Amino acid sequence: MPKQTFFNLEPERREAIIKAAVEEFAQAPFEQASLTKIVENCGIAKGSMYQYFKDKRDLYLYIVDLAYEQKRAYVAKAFAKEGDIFSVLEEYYQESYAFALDHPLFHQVTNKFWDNKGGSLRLELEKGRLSRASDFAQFLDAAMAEGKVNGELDPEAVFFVYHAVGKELIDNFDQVRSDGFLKRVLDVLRLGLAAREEAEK
Amino acid sequence: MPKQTFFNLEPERREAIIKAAVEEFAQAPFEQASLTKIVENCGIAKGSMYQYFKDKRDLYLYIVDLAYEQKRAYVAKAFAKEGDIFSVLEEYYQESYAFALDHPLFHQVTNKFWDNKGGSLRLELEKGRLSRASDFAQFLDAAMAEGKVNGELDPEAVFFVYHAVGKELIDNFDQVRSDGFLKRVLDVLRLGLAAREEAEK
DNA sequence: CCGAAATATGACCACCCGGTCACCTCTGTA
DNA sequence: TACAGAGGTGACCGGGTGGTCATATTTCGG
Repeated sequence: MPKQTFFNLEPERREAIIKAAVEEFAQAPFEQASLTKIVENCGIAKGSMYQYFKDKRDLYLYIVDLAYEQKRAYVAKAFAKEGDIFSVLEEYYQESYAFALDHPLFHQVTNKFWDNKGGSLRLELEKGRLSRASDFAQFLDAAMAEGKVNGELDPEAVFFVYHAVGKELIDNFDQVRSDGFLKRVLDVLRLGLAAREEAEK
Repeated sequence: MPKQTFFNLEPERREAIIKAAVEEFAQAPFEQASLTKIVENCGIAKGSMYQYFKDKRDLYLYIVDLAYEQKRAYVAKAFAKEGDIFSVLEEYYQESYAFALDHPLFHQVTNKFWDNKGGSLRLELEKGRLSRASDFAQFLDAAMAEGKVNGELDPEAVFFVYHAVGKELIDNFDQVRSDGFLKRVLDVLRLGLAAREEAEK
């Protein structure tokens, strides 16, 4: 949490700080990002930064929050949409992709944040994972109750697969340019690898 | 590549260096790992290290190679085994799991290596990814030719999903203790999420 | 116009890093 | 024994880090 002083700042100054911090944290993971570079790039004194934030970590978590706030605005549309779980998933990744295109720096901040697994942010990471897990579990449970999803499957394993593929997709939005590819990846999840004995309509 | 001097060392000394380096690189990614700590932990002088290796990166890549060499010994069994692509995959992850249990430090070294995406080892990473991709592509092509795999799917998308899930599985071997879970995750890939109209045998 | 409180500053601190190099020791050969 | 070359060493270098603090400046109520 930034200190009150930060919010008392003229917006111009505040935004310069945010801009410089986003650029740095998009470029390097928390441990390797340099506070010194941030203050140099926004033209404020090092000491001033400590009037606004408790420490580097405080600034970082604030920036990560900002990034996720932006992202939520995009993906919320997907969950609001009518349709089966497959079209919701497709919409979700379409929106994530749009977010990555519109806000590449925020997108990189969120990606770098995930990578921290082993680092000093394990707790914050786990919190985010659980919250996303429960969102998805709700949708999945509903879909299974309606018989829309293969009942043989373990919901926990389904979440695991969804989470793994989603992470990889989002990680690679930079390379994956074709819309069609997203759909084809989701097809693999939907249809499964095993050959079907009976023809699908 | 270590210098010749390194291989001239008494095995005792050589292994002390390897042990200390493995411990450090298992604990922190390349950029954050500390050469200074390594030399302290194996009781040799900093300067000596530079008689054996060109630089930190050279030492690191040597250790990563060692780790993958160990791992190859495990997973080779899977590809040698008879059976359809699904049982090969299961065997592959079973062996990866066994490797993680038997050599937890090597396992962590390989995991940390993958995470480098944005860092200074992109080239080495990409090389490894391509080689694994071609191994898998061979198996997949054969399985599709035999009609064992759903022909509607895009092989590239199948590889993408396999790769994502495999990475996540291996990343989480520390938590995923139950054998059954591995099988259930692979079931999700095999059977797909979509409900089947006709009962499976 | 004054003084107190809030804010801004950058030199400075202790610490850590990868890498170097002049010097020392050891080993084997002539 | 003398000497050469290979190997070993750790003090040292330049550079970077996050964080602090005494001091200067600005703001603003009385």
